[in-house]
Amino acid sequence: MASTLADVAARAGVSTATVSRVLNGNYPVSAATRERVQRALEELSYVGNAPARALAAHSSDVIGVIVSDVSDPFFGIQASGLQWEAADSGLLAVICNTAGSPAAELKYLRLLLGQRMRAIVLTGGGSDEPEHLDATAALIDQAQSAGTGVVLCGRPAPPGVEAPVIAYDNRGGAQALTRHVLALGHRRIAYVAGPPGHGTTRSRLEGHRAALADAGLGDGAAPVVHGDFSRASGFDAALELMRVASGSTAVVVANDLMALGVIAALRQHGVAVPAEVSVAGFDDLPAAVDAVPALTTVRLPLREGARRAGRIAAGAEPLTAPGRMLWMPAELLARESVAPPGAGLPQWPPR
Amino acid sequence: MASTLADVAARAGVSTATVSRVLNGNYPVSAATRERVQRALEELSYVGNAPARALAAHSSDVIGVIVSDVSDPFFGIQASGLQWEAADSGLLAVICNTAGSPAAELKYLRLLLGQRMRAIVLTGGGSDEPEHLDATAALIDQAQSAGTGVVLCGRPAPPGVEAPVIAYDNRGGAQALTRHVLALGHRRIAYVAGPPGHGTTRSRLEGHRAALADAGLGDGAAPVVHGDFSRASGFDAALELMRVASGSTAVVVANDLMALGVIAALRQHGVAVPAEVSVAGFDDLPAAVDAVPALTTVRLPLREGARRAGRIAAGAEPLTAPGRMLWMPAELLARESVAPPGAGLPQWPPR
DNA sequence: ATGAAAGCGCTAACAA
DNA sequence: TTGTTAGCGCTTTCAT
Repeated sequence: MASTLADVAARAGVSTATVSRVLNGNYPVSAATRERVQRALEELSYVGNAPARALAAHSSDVIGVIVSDVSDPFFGIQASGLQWEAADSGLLAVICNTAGSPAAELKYLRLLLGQRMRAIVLTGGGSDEPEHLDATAALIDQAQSAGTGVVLCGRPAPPGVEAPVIAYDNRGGAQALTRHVLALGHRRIAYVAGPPGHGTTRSRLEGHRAALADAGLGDGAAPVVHGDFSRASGFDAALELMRVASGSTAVVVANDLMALGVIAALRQHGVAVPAEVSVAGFDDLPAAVDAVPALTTVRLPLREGARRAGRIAAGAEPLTAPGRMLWMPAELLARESVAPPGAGLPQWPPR
Repeated sequence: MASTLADVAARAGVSTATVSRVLNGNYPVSAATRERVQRALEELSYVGNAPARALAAHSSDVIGVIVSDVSDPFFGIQASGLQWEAADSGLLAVICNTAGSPAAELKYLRLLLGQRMRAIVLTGGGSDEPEHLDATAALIDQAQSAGTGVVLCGRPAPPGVEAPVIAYDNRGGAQALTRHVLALGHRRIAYVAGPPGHGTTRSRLEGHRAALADAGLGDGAAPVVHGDFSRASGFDAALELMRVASGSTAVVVANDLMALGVIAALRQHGVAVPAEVSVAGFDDLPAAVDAVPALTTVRLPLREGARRAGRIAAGAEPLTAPGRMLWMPAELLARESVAPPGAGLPQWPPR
């Protein structure tokens, strides 16, 4: 059986209160007593009982992190950054995968609420649906009034909630990217978007359209198909584009994972990138630079953003910026997968 | 303030014990009472206090997972699998990144011990050093006798500990891989190993050497340099090999991440893969198939292994196999990055 | 500077 | 079937 505070107190010949004091170091204790207690702690190789502590002190030393899927590098990188920062403050991090399901998100929010977490960090661009937003807002409210901090990383605060948010410039990055594609001379640009009703999908699509509009291009020249941010869905999207958007000389994709899928599909169909068709991604995942051709994309400071979120969640850094929002800039990375227009997407199946 | 069991009990006109009973559903309660309690629960939108529950019941509903770094897909995939499986049993998962540091591993083991976790899963091939192994064994022992289950995923149990282990066939996979390279006619094969003193490094290197020995090749023909499993270290390793192992016609690498780094370095130096030099990896990360040429590698069922580990940790599946060990087979994936011998590694810098 | 004691919110005997 | 009650191991007034 593990030893308790009382065991240590008995062994050191002091009260449990004193042991608690030397443990927490938040109260004066004479050097001599501290010494004795320390020894007793050692001798019994005492390990505190976190749940008991949490119950008595109304404060836990773990933060909750909600992501879509840690095995997706976009979230893995953020989860990692968050965890490191939490550890620096002596906190543990529980990671929850929602697979993008709003219901799962609410479920986890409730579970984490029950754990009386120190803080909860919501990453990724959750659903845009009003009901979901409302439900989320209610839960966040409940968390906050129970003393659980909430920080949003990569998504806006639902209407009515007041919380720190780390905002990635999805719109600006997407606009810069499409502007770059346009500058190279493309006029028929297909777009592979994320899932409908998703915040990130919307922002990136908006940026893309803004660039087209700036160039005097209507949406007619810009067919859009949707994927779900996975590589496989990018592959399928490319096939669909060959049916509905043949002739497009560039495919701008809402994230790198899908862009990789698009490139794989094109390669499989003998379409040269970028000679015949240019492809652009978004996120600058580690794999983007190893792709051949190296993927033109937009870098988002995911690790840095997550670290800031972690520090704020841990209470190690206040977020005093106006609107309690930290704006993380996007950076265009022009590599080889985007070049001047070539032959364009073939029609598939041929007719 | 959040409402408590007592609040609910008062509102439903029953005792807290009754409320606890309907909550846990492990004890008969009349339909009528249950009804009233349920309503009270709803009306107060009751959210249980997990720490209090853990304290009273001596059982938590979270499992701890120790990985090297979730942002490394090798671990991200496993963390994801574990989390999903845990969720199926209603458990939360805390993820700890050690960056491969034995000290960090011990630190987290202690922290998790303090949390009185339901179980702890150790992934990756920790350090081989006897002192570390002993310290780990002691902590695992402490955890087990405190009722915290321990499962090892991808690493052997330290000497003296009795715990379920999910074993990936690193040795067999490595042997099959090098055998494949040999079968294609290579005789001068360089090897990029993982960090020294690491279990996985050792197993894979053993398999590699066993294949060489089978082919009657001594270690003389097989220079080995060490990396740390990161892409950057693979890049550096390739540069070093061009100094110390020029003429090698193939480079077998201990994992895909480093193999990608090797390929990038070779490309940068104008060395064609596989025409001049073949390169093989290990793990079959998602990025392996998008590399050009597609990476010849060994697939490890990481997700499946982690799921099993998760189920065992959650108590949803017993591990009754002999030795409490589940053997996960490796599968050779012969793709394009390994071909018959070419010119071999150039000398660099040239002289 | 230290101790005594009253909880924190819940579970689990034990009674009834 | 339901209630009473004694903890679980720790923190934190309030005394001393």
